[in-house]
Amino acid sequence: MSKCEQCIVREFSSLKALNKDELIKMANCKTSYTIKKGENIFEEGETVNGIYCIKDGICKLSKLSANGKDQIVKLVKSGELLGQRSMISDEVTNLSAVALEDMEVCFIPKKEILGFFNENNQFSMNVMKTICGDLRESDDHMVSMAQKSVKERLAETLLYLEDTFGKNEDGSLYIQLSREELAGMIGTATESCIRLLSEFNKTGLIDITGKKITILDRNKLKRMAE
Amino acid sequence: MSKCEQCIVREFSSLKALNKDELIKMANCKTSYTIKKGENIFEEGETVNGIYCIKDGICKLSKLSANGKDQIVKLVKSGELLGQRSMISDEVTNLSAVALEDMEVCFIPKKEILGFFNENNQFSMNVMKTICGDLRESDDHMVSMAQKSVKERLAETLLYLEDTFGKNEDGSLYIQLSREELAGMIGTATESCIRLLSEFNKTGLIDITGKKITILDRNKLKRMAE
DNA sequence: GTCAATGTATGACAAATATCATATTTTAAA
DNA sequence: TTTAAAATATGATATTTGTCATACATTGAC
Repeated sequence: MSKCEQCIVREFSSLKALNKDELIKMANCKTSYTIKKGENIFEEGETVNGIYCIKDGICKLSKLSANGKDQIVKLVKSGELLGQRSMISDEVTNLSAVALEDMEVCFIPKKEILGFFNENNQFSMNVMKTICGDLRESDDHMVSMAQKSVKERLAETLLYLEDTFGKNEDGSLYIQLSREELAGMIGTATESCIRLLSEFNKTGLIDITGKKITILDRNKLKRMAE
Repeated sequence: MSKCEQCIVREFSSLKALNKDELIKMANCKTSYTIKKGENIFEEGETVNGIYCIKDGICKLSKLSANGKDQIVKLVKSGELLGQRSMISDEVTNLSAVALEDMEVCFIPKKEILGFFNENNQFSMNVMKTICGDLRESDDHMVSMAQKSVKERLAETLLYLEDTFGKNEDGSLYIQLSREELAGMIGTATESCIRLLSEFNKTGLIDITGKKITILDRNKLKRMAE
């Protein structure tokens, strides 16, 4: 069993407030998993009795809408925690979490986390701040959905993907989403998404080579996203 | 100075976890305000150094989008708290709060609230749960914006208004929003909103008499909202 | 390697929604 | 009360976006 002390999740998440003793406690009760690309971590409607620490990989949080389309609400990457909201609310999850690449995650049972809440105020505050940050993002995201055109949202999303997940050595976006997934992020039909990507490609904003997307004109994209 | 002990906000919000001593402390440091319809409680970009308790009235939380339209993110009513997110995040607010009716609010300084966080775990947990609930609502709202048509969202919103703010004796919606505000809630142009209201009126889903809107066929509206 | 399945791409068209113009009604100020 | 301003309503039209059809490309199982 590996220690939690040097874990990337500890370094970047609310867990950085935990002391040595607490980390040892956590290491003793955690369960480690490997999750293959495409597999679920949890599904909409499930009860999540703890928190997942993402050691490696990226996953999507999505919600199936009434018309059968999967809306991607958020992408989560290594160093972050998953499932906090449902665990704290004592509700079933409102979102499904699906791996976009092979992942390494650890599960910490609810009981343990609630113990930390009681003993360690800094940890509580960190979790609170994270959730407040999520809430702000979600509200801003909602306004984008309501007020921006599909083209603006696509421009915004491409920039977000580069800023958040970085580039390969050849300059292309590190994260590779299918067109359907990208459409699911911006909330549009797959065909509309493909059409706009083609347009961006033709007007020199981006380059599309096979599955790889490269942002060529950041400034113009930024202006387009407003 | 009135005591906080019998206040409606204490009854319905996270504050119910506070004990007598804490309530007395709070009563001693609070500031009470009257806010007239149309006035701001705070504006997007301001620093909020505390929490507002809404004793009476309803306000809208909105965000000005790049195209100049005001998107209403949430309505908040008496018994609820306001400004928690920004206070906890230590960030300026991302939303403006404007009174939809005359309001009575109390302001509790941040220092006091942080003290309660340290001393009273149940209070911390309550605040956390509230924010988690807000996050869930916001995510769900975002998916509606992204996936539903304007008609579906209008149906959904009318039902929400009746469920949340109730009816007058004549059966009409208690809360009266202008067409522009209603359009701002569902994220559409004012004219589109007006047109759909007319359509709902003609097809017998609702009745419009002057400013008053009455829901006539809940079930059909529910089916329409999916 | 072959082939089916899936993903990507594009055209044609339909539907939804925004925009602009203008009329009518309501509200509030003088 | 009168009058200007604002809100509501509706038509005409343009634009955006979705849907359906189809073609082509890529992938993975056998």
